[in-house]
Amino acid sequence: MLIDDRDLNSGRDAARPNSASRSRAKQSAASAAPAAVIPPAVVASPALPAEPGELATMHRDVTSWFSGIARDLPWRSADCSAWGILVSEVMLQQTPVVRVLPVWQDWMERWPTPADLASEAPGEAVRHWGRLGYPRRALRLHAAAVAIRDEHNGEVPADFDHLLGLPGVGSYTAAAVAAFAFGQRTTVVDTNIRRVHARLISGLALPSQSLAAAEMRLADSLLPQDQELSVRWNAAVMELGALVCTARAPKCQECPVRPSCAWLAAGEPPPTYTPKGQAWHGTDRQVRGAVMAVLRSASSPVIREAFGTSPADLGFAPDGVAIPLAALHRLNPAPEQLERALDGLLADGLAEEHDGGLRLPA
DNA sequence: CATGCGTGGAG
DNA sequence: TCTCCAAGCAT
Repeated sequence: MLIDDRDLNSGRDAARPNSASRSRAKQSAASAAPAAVIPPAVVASPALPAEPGELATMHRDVTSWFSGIARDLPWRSADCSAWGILVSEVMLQQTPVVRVLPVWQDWMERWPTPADLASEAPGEAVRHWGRLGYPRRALRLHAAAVAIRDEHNGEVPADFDHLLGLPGVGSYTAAAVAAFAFGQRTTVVDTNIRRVHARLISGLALPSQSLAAAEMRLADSLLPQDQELSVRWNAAVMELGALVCTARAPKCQECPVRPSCAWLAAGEPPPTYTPKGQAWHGTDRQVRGAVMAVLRSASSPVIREAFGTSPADLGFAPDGVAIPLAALHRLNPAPEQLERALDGLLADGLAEEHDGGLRLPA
């Protein structure tokens, strides 16, 4: 069920019958008994804590928990530049922290400022993106570096709208950079925060399939008024979703706001829809990925024939290209699919023609 | 607004 | 093995 205006403004009491006892539950113990089970249909309406004090309590509980458990990530370091934070946010789009860490370190040593990256060929950004996935992000990060150099005097803009204007920066990333790099009070909404709100406030197992406007308004209404606290709240709720309120098998025993969770109170109702998994085997994406692995490791243009024919001697250094070429040949895509993949990569600017072959954009 | 876009670890 | 999914964005 989607959140709409009507739901936002009504049904508070019905949705949160334990509202009056929540503050007490906080003070007594983390092991307070869960509230009585409420029919999912009733709880499915989002309800803000009725009293301002309850909201403040929630802020305190989550941020205090965050202080004790927050991961020591390099882009959270006090001396991390806005550029470093922007790079981390783009790398973290749809990619787990553990895989981002080494690549982010490499990028920061290689290109400590936007101007450093901007002076490189875009293909170098793609090459050093490694296997993070969605290599278009590397291309856009390079384009963002150029825009920062040329249009923002080399400094990452602090303004939300200016950030939003950068390639590869959408509403989430713009809000996150404004908050985490510049300490601004912005409404950050990512998949973790959406899931926490869905459970804690709306009593749903999962957020809706598309981000609705009412969801942003809900996040707005939950955001602490105090600027510094709002930054901490954004980071804390995100961390809560990443470490405790996870998509699968949430660790509710470790949750700092367990006593006031609408989803737990409702008896953990299952999702009302089943997310359709992304197809992978046999898709163009799989072929594109295999082609990109070849281009990243190749130091000179690769002729089109090399992608589709047997892995005979094609004149490449065996150590560099043998493995990715082998992977592509193992896939053995139909000629038309291979062409479609190559043309798509060309259209996306991830590859370019040169000397009768394909290479990363120079 | 639904779809396409990579990758590899966990359950 | 196989399915799910991880700090989204652009079209």
